[in-house]
Amino acid sequence: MSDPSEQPAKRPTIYDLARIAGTSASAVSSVLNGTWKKRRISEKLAERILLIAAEQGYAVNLQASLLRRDRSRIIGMIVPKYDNRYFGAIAEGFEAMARARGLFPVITCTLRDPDLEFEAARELVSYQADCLVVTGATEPDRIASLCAGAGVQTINLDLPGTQAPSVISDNYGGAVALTELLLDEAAGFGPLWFVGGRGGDHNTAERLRGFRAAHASRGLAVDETRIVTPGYAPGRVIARLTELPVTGPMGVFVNSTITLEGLVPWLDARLGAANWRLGCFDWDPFAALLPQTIGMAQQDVGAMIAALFSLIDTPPNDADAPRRIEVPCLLRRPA
Amino acid sequence: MSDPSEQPAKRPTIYDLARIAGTSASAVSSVLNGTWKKRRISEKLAERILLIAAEQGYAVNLQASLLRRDRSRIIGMIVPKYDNRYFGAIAEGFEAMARARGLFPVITCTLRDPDLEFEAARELVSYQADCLVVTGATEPDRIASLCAGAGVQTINLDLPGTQAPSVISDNYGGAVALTELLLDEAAGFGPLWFVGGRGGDHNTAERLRGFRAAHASRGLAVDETRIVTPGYAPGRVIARLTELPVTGPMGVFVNSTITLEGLVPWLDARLGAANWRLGCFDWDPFAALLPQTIGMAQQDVGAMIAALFSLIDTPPNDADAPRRIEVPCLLRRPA
DNA sequence: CACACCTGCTCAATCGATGTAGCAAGATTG
DNA sequence: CAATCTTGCTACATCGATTGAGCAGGTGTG
Repeated sequence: MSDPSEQPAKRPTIYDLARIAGTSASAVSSVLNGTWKKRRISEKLAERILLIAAEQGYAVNLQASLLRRDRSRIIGMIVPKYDNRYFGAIAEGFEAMARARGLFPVITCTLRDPDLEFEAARELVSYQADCLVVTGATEPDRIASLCAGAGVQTINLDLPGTQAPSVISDNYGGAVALTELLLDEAAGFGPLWFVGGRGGDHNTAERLRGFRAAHASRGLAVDETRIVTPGYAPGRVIARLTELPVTGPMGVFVNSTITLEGLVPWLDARLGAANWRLGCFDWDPFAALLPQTIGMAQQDVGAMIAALFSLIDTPPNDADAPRRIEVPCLLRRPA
Repeated sequence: MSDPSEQPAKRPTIYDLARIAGTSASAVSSVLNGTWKKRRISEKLAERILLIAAEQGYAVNLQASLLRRDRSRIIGMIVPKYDNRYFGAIAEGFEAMARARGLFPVITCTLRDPDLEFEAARELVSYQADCLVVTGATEPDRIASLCAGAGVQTINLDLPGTQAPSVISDNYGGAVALTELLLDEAAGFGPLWFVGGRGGDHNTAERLRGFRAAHASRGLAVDETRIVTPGYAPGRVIARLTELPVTGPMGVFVNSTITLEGLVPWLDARLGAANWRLGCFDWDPFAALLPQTIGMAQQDVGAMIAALFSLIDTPPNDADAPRRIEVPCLLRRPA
């Protein structure tokens, strides 16, 4: 396919193209990056260079190109996990929107490990990312400080921080709506449970506040022994539930699909399929199809990504306190 | 926090650190990249430099560093979607394993768009990736040619290609096992349907071959009118099914969770929850919990990623035909 | 015909990190 | 005491693309 004497397994550079075209590297560079009109290269030469570049399978060396440029147009994102619909949709939406703006998205998955989060952020700074989106991080402010020192804009997504602007769901409002739905439709299943999440976690705190408010507005008491928030991992949740006197029918506000995944078989085994109902914060298409599902609070990923990029386009004035944008959730009910 | 006169919103470079430490950039570079013992830098100076680097919040400029190095240690992956468990697990496993080997994983999502696949591959070549993993691509060979010209190793994952080694599931074996399970457990639901996938797609063809073989080994005929493969998208599948005389109970081999997502509500509405059963190629935790689910063929992502990295570690001899590794699937049944 | 001006290019410095070659000062050897 | 070795560093070319400065040669103006 390619003549080995011309291409010794090495990618061609603008110097190679210049030699073949009998012109200078500057001309080649400006033709390939589209600035050739500004630089008064003739159309004839431009066409010839483009032809040769295509023939040689030239691809720009971004390392060299970005080294020279002032802005990299790289936009980084760290994300805890890929394996649920919420973060999957965030990653996909982010990539699509970044590309649409001519940016280079680079996403890294940090497995909810605070040290990996920090290392990944440092790596993205080393890539010269212009901007870093910190999604669902346990210590967003630690990363924000790192980035501030390197002059990299940061935005928190999903979980807020204090040092950088944040785009999060209206966890309170979503929880109120979901709780009200459960109070309506699972009325016969006894006082509601609230299961999953970390107590110290902003989102869990807000959802719990909504859970309580929905009860309060109906003059109902919340049974504090039914609030079980030892983390999101199903194993820990079930361990705690197993210690409690769980019998009879249950109506459950589940705080994430991750928790739900382990909870469903446990509840089915413990109570039988007919004796429990659930509402879940976060949406999953198959979880929505379970016969016990009454509703799901779907975070509006499209709107969150849109808000995120509006912050990127017009960074908030430094004089302002870090801004926080709350995006309403969508309440989804089975068809 | 930082003195603006010392750090004018610009990241410090090794030259800045050298000036502060009263030493040379070479010394700083070798201390920071760990080659300082080889270069006989004193421990005292090394410590001083490390301290200053930490104080200044120094982060190496990977663009500059990689430009100078021969190998980038960047390993790219393109993936069609993030929003299902299979590709989510692939992306996560790939990242974790790459990091464990000191490589820099860069993953890009191409939304099943052939042109975006190609553009993304070109972009990863421009990042000077040493190796590119092409996952579930519609035109893997087009990308393989691109990479061959640039001297970048490629490996196909999930869907095979002819120009580069491939790691795929044993779709045939998985389909045989899943079909046998369905024949056992959905015997009363009439001749099986095979629903979803593209006819020309390697994986669909192999799964269909397994579906037929399982029937043949029991002396059963396959009803060809019940093979519905207009693509994976639920909309197209349902449109086709709606044209067919679907009544009575159904036992369905569903060719992906993507198809299944739309199929479940349609079948429930059309037949009632009690009158159908499914087996699905690919696993999803919530789909596994549906009362109609008899079994799921889970692709063994861990083993696939392991095979992938074994190919990366010892690239197959060019003299050989491109190698193909088939990884057995796991048959999962409801608890 | 002298001058400015335009067209179409090339030259060379630059981005930041790397690594080879080499230098100065001190320690060791014959 | 000269020769050699060792220690601990520095100088500088380099990777490939970008871009401001500048240079021929042609065209137009007074």
